[in-house]
Amino acid sequence: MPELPEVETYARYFARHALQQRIARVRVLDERILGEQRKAAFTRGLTGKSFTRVRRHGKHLFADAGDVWLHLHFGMSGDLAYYRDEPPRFARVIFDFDNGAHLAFEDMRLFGVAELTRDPDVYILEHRLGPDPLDPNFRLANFRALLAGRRGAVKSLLMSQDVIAGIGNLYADETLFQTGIHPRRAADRLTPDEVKSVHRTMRTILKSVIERDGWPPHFLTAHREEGERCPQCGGTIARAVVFGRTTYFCKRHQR
DNA sequence: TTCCATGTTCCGCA
DNA sequence: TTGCGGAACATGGA
Repeated sequence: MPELPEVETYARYFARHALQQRIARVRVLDERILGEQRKAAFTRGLTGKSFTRVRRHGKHLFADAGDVWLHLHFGMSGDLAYYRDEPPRFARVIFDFDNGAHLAFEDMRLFGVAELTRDPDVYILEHRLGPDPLDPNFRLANFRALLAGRRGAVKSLLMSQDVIAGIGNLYADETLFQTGIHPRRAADRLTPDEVKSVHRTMRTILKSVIERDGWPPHFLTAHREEGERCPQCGGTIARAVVFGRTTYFCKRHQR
């Protein structure tokens, strides 16, 4: 269930459990999760090393293993599990640590990737990832600059990882719901106040889900169904497709 | 059986 | 150049 807040939660989980332990063995249970990388290179690159710290940018997680970093992308169904006994059903890669515990990268649908990369900053540049919205340096002025001259639907822009890294379908809908903006509105037709509101609200939403580790009941996300009552104004929740994704919004208060 | 899914990429077309 | 729609990827859950 991985958009930015979920990946942040995974990063904290990784850091809490899997740092400073020697990796005795790397097991690749399904090579399709490795993307372009070859299994032997992946395994050799991490065996005998230790993860020393983790970093997150948008939906991407990086773990420092000394001369190389592990890069994880969670696709639609990726997750982490630190365990001692039973591996999770859809484990694709398992790190066996010297202490007898294991870290599994699981991903039922296999849209995720586990691979090695030399340097997260280079990865971010090469893959043209935009700024992380929770980076303290991501200020309103940066956001205004990113939106300038973009004519597409505001939801498309929020979800474009080269504009901002980390917002997916649910958080885009939630942000627009809470700012009262219709998902198809052209980005360059937002008023300055609306841009300011999107910037602030988006960050607040991301942080609040991280802090409480779940969705508050008055958020749209708890009511993603056509015909539902809007938890904010009592209007009707509508369903549409925007940027190729199922989109829910309130017909009454999102304009 | 059918539809849907918190993601990304690639292709064709306007 | 920009932006959008559609398809593909793989798999299970309702």
